[in-house]
Amino acid sequence: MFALVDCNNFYASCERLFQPQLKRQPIVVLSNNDGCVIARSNEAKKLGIPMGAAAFEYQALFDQHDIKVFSSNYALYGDMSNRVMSTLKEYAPEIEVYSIDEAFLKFDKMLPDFDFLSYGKRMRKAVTQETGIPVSIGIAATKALSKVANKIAKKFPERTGGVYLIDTEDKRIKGLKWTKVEDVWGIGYRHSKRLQNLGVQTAYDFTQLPEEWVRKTMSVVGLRLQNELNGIACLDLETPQPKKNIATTRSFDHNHSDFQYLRERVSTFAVTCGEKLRAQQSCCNAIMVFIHTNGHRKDLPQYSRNVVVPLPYPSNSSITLTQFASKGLEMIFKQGYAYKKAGVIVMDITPETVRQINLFENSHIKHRPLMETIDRINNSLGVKKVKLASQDVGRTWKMRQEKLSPRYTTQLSEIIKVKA
DNA sequence: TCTGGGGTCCTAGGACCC
DNA sequence: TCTGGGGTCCTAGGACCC
Repeated sequence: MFALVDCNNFYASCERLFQPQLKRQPIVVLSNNDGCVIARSNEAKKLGIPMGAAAFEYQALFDQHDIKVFSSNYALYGDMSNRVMSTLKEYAPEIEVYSIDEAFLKFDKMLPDFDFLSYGKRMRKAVTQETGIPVSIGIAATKALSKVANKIAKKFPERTGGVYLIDTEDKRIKGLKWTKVEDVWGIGYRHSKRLQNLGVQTAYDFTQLPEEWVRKTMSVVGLRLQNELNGIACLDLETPQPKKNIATTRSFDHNHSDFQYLRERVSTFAVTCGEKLRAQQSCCNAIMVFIHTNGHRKDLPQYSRNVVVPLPYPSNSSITLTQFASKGLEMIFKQGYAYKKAGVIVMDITPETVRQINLFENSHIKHRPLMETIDRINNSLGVKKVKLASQDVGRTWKMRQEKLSPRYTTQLSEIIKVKA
């Protein structure tokens, strides 16, 4: 059996933890740059605020209903996520952390009369007690069905107590008939439109489609999903693998046309990619740089380009990455455009240990100890104290974050104060 | 004025090999 | 009239997830 544990309105719940007076208040959390809504409490959902809503378009509604608005506080969410996950680990032999707010648990070789429902309720209570984060739990024979069960648990908290178990054929069919096809895990916008046009409305309808058709139009991925919904497990827990691509990309707080500004940003993104590569003991063999203008501004000339720069040797040195990223930027930068976003993606990632030595050019041998030292300093101080000259040394955090809450759980100076 | 960021997998077709 | 057979690797595009 698999269980899917999903935190309810995770970011909003994290913000609420330290401001309990907001318990029944509508809350939204904004993306980077305070751009759009990426999390909503149930109250905010009821007020009709859609996922991804542009903050400035909904400002009036925020004011009108006294909706509490937060900038995203990833230090807080990341730490709370770790706490939830470590509580779950005490309750399941095997766990896959699927995202910041979700985990699959696997229960193998359980006795036939094992009471999954009570066990799920115990887990839920433990998470609430130890972290204060409300979760929903779905339990079933496959991952896809545990997703279905999870949605039912979330939708009917009173009736289910936040935990729903699919353990009979009858419940499976009922659950599938209740699930709209566009809400099925693995069926996205494109496929759901296509399926709806064929009269497929529910997950159940989807399971009734001929296998060959599903295989042909939705590939083996669709077929696997169909099997999963039919109760045949095709997906197992996944163990964390080193990343195959690592990206650092940002929108700017406003438009920028000058090369120097972009160069500084791209350097900084390359440095961050280097840190991430070193953290997973990898090197990359190619680096992609992209820039583009603001696609929403139809009144401005548009420009968008990317380039992949192959490296002569695998590297994770911030210095090397910055050099090649700057080269890439020079290749694609065009004067006269108002740029809104840039990014660096390192690709073709290989383990640090098995480096292919190039006959003519080799990595700078001294970079390695230098990077180790920089990482050590920066990690111990918790801030980026050591930078390259191509980065803006004065700049710390220029992203717009006007409603940022304190880092309650990860920064001593920001810890919550309790009055006696 | 303002519209996020970071990933994965699969397939078809082209280029290339012997 | 007739023009082999069997492979691999790479890439772009499409689809999906949170």
